Amino acid sequence: MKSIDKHNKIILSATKVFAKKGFFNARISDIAKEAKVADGTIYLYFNNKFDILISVLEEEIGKIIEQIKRAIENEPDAKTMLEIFVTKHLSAMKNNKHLAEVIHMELRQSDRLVKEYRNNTFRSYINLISEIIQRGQEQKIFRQDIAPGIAKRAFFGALDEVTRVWTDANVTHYTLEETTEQILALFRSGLLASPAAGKN
Amino acid sequence: MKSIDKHNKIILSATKVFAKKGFFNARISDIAKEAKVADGTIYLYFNNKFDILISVLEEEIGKIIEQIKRAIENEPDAKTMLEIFVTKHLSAMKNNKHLAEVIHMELRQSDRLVKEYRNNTFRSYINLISEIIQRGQEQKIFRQDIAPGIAKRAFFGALDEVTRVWTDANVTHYTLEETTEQILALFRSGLLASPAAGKN
Amino acid sequence: MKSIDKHNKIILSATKVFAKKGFFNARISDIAKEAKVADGTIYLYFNNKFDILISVLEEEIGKIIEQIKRAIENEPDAKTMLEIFVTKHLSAMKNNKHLAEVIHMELRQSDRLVKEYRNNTFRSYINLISEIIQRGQEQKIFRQDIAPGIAKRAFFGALDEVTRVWTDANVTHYTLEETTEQILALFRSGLLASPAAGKN
Amino acid sequence: MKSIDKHNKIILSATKVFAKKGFFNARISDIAKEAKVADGTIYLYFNNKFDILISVLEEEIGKIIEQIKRAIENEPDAKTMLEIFVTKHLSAMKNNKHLAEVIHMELRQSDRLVKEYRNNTFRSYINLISEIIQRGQEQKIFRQDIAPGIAKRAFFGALDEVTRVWTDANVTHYTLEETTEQILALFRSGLLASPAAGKN
DNA sequence: GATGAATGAGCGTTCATTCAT
DNA sequence: GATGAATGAACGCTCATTCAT
Repeated sequence: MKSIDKHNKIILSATKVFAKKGFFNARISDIAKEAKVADGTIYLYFNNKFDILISVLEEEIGKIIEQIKRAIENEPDAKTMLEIFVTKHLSAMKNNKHLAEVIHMELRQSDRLVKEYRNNTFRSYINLISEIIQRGQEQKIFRQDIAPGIAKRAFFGALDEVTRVWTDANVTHYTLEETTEQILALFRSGLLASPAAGKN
Repeated sequence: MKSIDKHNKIILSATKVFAKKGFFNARISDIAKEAKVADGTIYLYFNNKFDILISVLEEEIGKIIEQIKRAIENEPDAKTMLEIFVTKHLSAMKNNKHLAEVIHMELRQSDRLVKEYRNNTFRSYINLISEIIQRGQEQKIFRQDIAPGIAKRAFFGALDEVTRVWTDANVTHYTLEETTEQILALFRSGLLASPAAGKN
Repeated sequence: MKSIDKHNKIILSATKVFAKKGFFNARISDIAKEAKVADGTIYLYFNNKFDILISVLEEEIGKIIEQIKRAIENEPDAKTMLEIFVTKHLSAMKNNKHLAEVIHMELRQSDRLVKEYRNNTFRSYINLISEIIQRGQEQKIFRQDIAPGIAKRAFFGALDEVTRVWTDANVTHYTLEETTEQILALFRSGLLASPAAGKN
Repeated sequence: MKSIDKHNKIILSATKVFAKKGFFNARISDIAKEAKVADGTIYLYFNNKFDILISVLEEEIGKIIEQIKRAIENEPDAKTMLEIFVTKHLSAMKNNKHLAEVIHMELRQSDRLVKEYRNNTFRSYINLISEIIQRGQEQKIFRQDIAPGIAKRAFFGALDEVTRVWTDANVTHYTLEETTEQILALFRSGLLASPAAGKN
């Protein structure tokens, strides 16, 4: 019986290798070696190289999405929801740097299948943000003149770019807590010093 | 004498092809065909495939960076500088969708040389943002508690992600002007409805 | 104890699969699935893939050869012997289309081992024909100027090619009886209308 | 400009290699080495390995078919036509043993594309035979009770099998002339000694 | 004896790069 | 300078065979 353990071991190895080399530079034999299995064994668990990438995105991101969704769903306050979202997203990326790197790289690929994936599963993740914003607007906590459809992208883009430095070998000057706090401060209240803030 | 025209034609063709297929899926012969030159001719102007990519990033982004730098440098007010930056960046991306796509994709690559490039030339572009923020903080227009080093990334990430929909074939519901306005509103004043905004 | 049943089941399954796909396109797992055994089980009964092919040829053709030999050996008249040979061969092929297909394909392979097989076991089958012809010549029934060594090949080639249409999915216009009759007519008396026939 | 010479060199090399090893055992690098070109060069002239095989069959057999067709078309007498056919076919095979071997092997493959080829181009070759027979029947030279649709197969099968020994390394005891004469004798007048011949 | 997961050698094909014309 | 035919290293994937259970 094909072991789920081996499946996971390959997924994790692939994540690591994709993160280090990128999808196209990663060789199947790299992943196999990392997972300590034979090249052919990979194909007992995945259809092809691309299938491995999609599986990484599906399964690993899927876990995070589920986790965040659950953490948010019973929260009544939009402001707190946003806080939870940022905290969870950033800590998930911090704790899983390989996955973060893969998301950075591969989600931008122009490949048809990647786009398809992005347009299906991933969309729901980004839409979590716009749902939170809409909720906040209904609660009169968030400004009515912000378009959730644009803000959700700006928000995700900001989060994603902010985590990129974590994946570089470079030392980063900011801690997870600082970054979380900064992102929240920025998106809650903007750059402008009050009292001009509300007037825009 | 090698024609500068041919050099540019290849750069533009490469931008188009990279945008459509991504760097790894793009073939030299695709670029050659698009540029209406022979495959071998490419190598009279560039050292190798990767050199083309770097040249695209260098030269095309370089133009935009220079343009924005010039537009900003004599502007005294940080708030206006930020407005110019957003306006210029978004319109440049809108007017050059192929380049925008290439930036999306290739700047995320884990390739050593891409990282190197990103860490050199591109850094100065993103640093424009932090310089503007610092200027604003000195002018007491921007809040003191925002870390420019984080905000610059959040800002660039937001801009970059917001333009991604423009490169997809999909219709987008937001115009260039709307998007510009939304981004500025968001980063100036945040999501919170006043008067809470300034207090955070 | 290895079951003779399982051995035969594998042989029959292999015959079927080889007939459908050819030796090289047939996978061990195809044969295993057809025989409803595990892949590894095959190797309890055969040394390797090639051994299966040889066994198919040996055992299945062997049965037919034996059967024809026995049917012929007590027959005194060469003309009748030839009739028996044709009848038996064609009906055997008609009744075992998979085997016929395998003979068609695999007996022509240039593989050293196939050639070896062909040169050993199979030779005796074709030699049955030349023996019949020689007998007929001794009995003054057959013409003296026909070289049995050439005629045996022509004869076998004709029989073999005639059955090829049976293995195709196509409907064939000729029944087994018609075909038998035609082959006999052709090889007994040739194409020429008498009385020119005998003069050649 | 891709040279027709190189195309032909590859075709001839492939014919030689296919003849020696069979299609499946032949490696592209074998063919390339035989043709003294790089592996990749093969793919400038052919789409894939299978395309090479089909091209060998198409082009090389095509030449022979054309040659025989032309030699026959102005011949009024069916008996002479048959003689020309046999002579030309056998000498063509004798002069091109590699091709003969490939025809032997590959034309029997169960591969869908091979079948397709066989059912298209090759059919017309075999049908030459039945057309000759029909002509002969109209001329009252050939017996009316022979079914051309069966006889054509028997005839081709006989010719093809007779040439197989030429491709083996073995010495053969019969010359081209003898074989031609024997085949003609056999198919003209059959095995039976006259006067029984015409009576069947 | 039977299983089927695991192995890894082997090969068809691609494509960046070269170089003779 | 320009061409594009030729090159050959590289790699994804297959599948006959093995072996631990």
